[in-house]
This record gives sequence, structure tokens and C-alpha cells, in this order.
Amino acid sequence: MVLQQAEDLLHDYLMAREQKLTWQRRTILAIFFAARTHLTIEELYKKVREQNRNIGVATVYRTVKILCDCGLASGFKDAGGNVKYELGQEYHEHLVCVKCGRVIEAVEAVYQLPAKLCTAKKFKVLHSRLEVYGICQECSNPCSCAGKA
Amino acid sequence: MVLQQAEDLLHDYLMAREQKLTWQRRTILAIFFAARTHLTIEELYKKVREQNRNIGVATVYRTVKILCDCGLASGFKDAGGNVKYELGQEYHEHLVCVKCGRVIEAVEAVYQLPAKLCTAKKFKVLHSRLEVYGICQECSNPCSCAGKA
DNA sequence: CTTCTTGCAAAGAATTTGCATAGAA
DNA sequence: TTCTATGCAAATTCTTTGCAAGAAG
Repeated sequence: MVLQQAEDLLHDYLMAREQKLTWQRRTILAIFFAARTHLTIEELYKKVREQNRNIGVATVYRTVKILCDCGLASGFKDAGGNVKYELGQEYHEHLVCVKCGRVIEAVEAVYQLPAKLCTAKKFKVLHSRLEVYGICQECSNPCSCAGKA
Repeated sequence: MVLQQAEDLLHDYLMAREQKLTWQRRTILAIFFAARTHLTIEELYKKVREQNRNIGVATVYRTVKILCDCGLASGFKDAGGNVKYELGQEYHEHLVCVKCGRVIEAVEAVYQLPAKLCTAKKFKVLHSRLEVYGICQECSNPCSCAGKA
């Protein structure tokens, strides 16, 4: 995904809800996008401030929430217990070592047989979770779509 | 994974660190295990209280942290922005609709071609994240293992 | 016996909210 | 112009911590 696509998606989402695409939201999205890693709110905020001193934390929180709502980002707790957010690379695999916390990036294969992948990396699987964000069948069908809360 | 296995794993983890397996920890693990879903701390706490009135929130927090550290559980932010925890089923797939929030459980295939799976479920992928928790090569090797903080 | 745990309540972080003003459509 | 978004700081909510008493090994 390129930035333009992400921004379009955000734009559409906001328009549909009669909300606005402000320069703050654009800025935050762009910085988040450029980072290409998972960040805590604080980390993201710091980067944002580097670029523009006039954006408040609250706006970062509010914007990240929107990004999560529209499916562009998602949040999770990392090994250290901190809540991190990640902009959605379409397929992104992490192998997280629960002993040392090391994170092995594995963006390569498109989910094809992670078992094989783990074997190749000599990574002993304890457990895992796959979250796929998208639009379910019901919501894809305009007639039966209930919309979002 | 059965409860006994989980408890053994926890036990080993605690022993290795000279920590103790208390009845509170067993209780919380068992209740969490029985729930078979992702829960917020509050939800878990409520269930725990139903079974035993003398366990404090702090203990639930502390225990869940241990479960995360030893790789039995992991935390993430759900569609509503709440931090949820999930005990590790070895392979567990969720298809999360970003419109309605519906979660399609897809425990079936062992990650084999989620793309195919999504097609079958008519689920339009926006993005996804796979977290695999386990022991990395370095940590599996007792000689080079740095241990955990 | 010694050391780690616990429950409680207070402390500390993290996140949200109210309100007047600025800004997008 | 009309509403929504923003920044600030206060208000909330979520999590962690300190401590005396109680268990686990």
C-alpha cells in the first residue's frame, strides 16, 4: 500500500461519516506511514512534534483511533506490555520470542505455511494469533450492511 | 492444549525463576482457560470474583502479565479500543470486520493459505497481522541464551 | 524457616473529555 | 457560513506499587 491509497481510504471513511480530513490527520497518517514500524502513541507523538510543534497528544490519540476504526491500523500489546500501533501492511508477520522479546520480521511469504517458515527460522511455536482486518461478506453487500456503531 | 499442559508450562516457567505457583494463579489460569475467548482484565476479574471473592484486581493484572511473559497469553486492542487478552490456542485465526466489528473465528486450517480462506468466507482483506509467540533459535540454544529481563 | 505473594488502597500512567477558537467543506 | 476538529488542561480510567500479613517450597 502506498500513502496515497491510505489517504484515500481515510478520506472516504471520513466523508462517509461527514467528518473532515484535516492537515493534522494527514500529517499524522503520513508520519505513521513513513515510520513503517509499530509505534506507541508516545513515539508517534514525538515524531509528529518533530515535524509540527502545534499538534497535541489528544489529536494523536483521536487520529489513531480513527485509523483503527477504518481498518488502516491496529493496536496490540508488545512483549514489554506497551500498547503499540501498526499501520496495516497488507501482510506482515512477526515471530515474537517470549524469552528475549526479539521480533523476527517475516514479511516474505504471504502467510504460506508459517509452520514451514518457523521451521526454517528454527523458531519454536508456543502460540500465535492472526488478525485479518477487512470487510466481511455482510458488510460488502450494500443491502444488508448494518454499518458501524 | 489442555489445561494441564498450560499449568505445567506455567509451573516450569515459575520454577525456573524461583517463583511460586499459588492457588490464585492456578485459579486465574483455569478460569481464563475455561473462557476460551479473549477477555479484558475487567471481564476476567469479574469471572474470577464469581468463583472466589478474595482475589484482588492487582493479582489478576500481575498474573496476566506472567501469562504473557511465559508466552501463554497475549494482549491486543480490539475493535472497540479495549485491551483484550487471549490464552494461546496454538493456532487461532480471527477475521475482523472493520465495519461491523464482527469476528469470524477460523480455527480450522492451520494457517494454510489464509488468502484462500478469506476468499471462501468472502472476506475482503484490508490488512492483517500475524503474531507467532515462541522461542527463537538463540534462546533455544542454552549456550547462547541471554534469558529474559 | 525464608522468600515470594497477596489484598488493599494509594500512587502513577495512560487516555479521554469539555470548551472556546480555528479550520474544512 | 456551518459544523467539525483542535489544543489545552482537567477529569477519568487503567495499571502499578508499597506494605503488613499470609502461603509456598
